[in-house]
Amino acid sequence: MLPPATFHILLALADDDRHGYAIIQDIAARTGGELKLSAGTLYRSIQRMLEQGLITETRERPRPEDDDERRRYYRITPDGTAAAKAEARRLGQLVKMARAAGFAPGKA
Amino acid sequence: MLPPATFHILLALADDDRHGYAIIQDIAARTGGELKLSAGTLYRSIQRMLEQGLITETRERPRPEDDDERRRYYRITPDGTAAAKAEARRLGQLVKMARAAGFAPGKA
DNA sequence: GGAGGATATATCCACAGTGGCTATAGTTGA
DNA sequence: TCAACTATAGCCACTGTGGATATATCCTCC
Repeated sequence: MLPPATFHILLALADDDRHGYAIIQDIAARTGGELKLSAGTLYRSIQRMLEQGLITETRERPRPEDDDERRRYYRITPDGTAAAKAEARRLGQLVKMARAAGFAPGKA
Repeated sequence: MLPPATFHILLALADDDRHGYAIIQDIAARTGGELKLSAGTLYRSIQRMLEQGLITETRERPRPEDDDERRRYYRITPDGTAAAKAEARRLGQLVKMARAAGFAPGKA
């Protein structure tokens, strides 16, 4: 059971390396503004995820004219991908149960 | 965003009234033993859900020969059903995002 | 060139939800 | 008889979270 914030961060890093602030914006965009991850949650989650090896900090930077020295970029690891897949599977089963209970429309 | 335990309890009460201990067993059975809700979490969740009006305690009892005086039976309310539907919708979108990210198989 | 707001990271505090332990007690079965 | 299971409930400690605060840079507009 991944913490919700961790799963969202992994989703945000699935397609591209991103820095912290960009992760917050990506999550807000994906959820149509429903979920605005607080900065406190984000940076503590990142620290935990680094320790657990779910993500790593990359040395690669965008071209200098597109960069901002303050940024720190993160990349998902194989362990991070595995954890995200396991969580996705768990959530899928939960949705299946919700359908069976009549809480969600049939998958038609 | 419903607490995970709350959503599982609503799922357990979707089809039938149940008492606390039976809810724990139902959740364990549904998840194939993956999730064993602790007694502490269950009874505190029930109290919160009663206060929020997501469930009510029923006066109806099974036939005396099938009953156990110690039990307290609970039933989902319309508010509880609405909350469960909203949560199911949120989880469905999360699974959709996971598919788009390649963390879950296409819904085929 | 100065102000204000957005960008960017990080730490702190308080609160909610959870697991596991303990308590209490009735029930079942070896 | 004794143990395990059923059943509810309170307690303590831990984790994850939001929101506030701090610090600093970047960008735009006047």
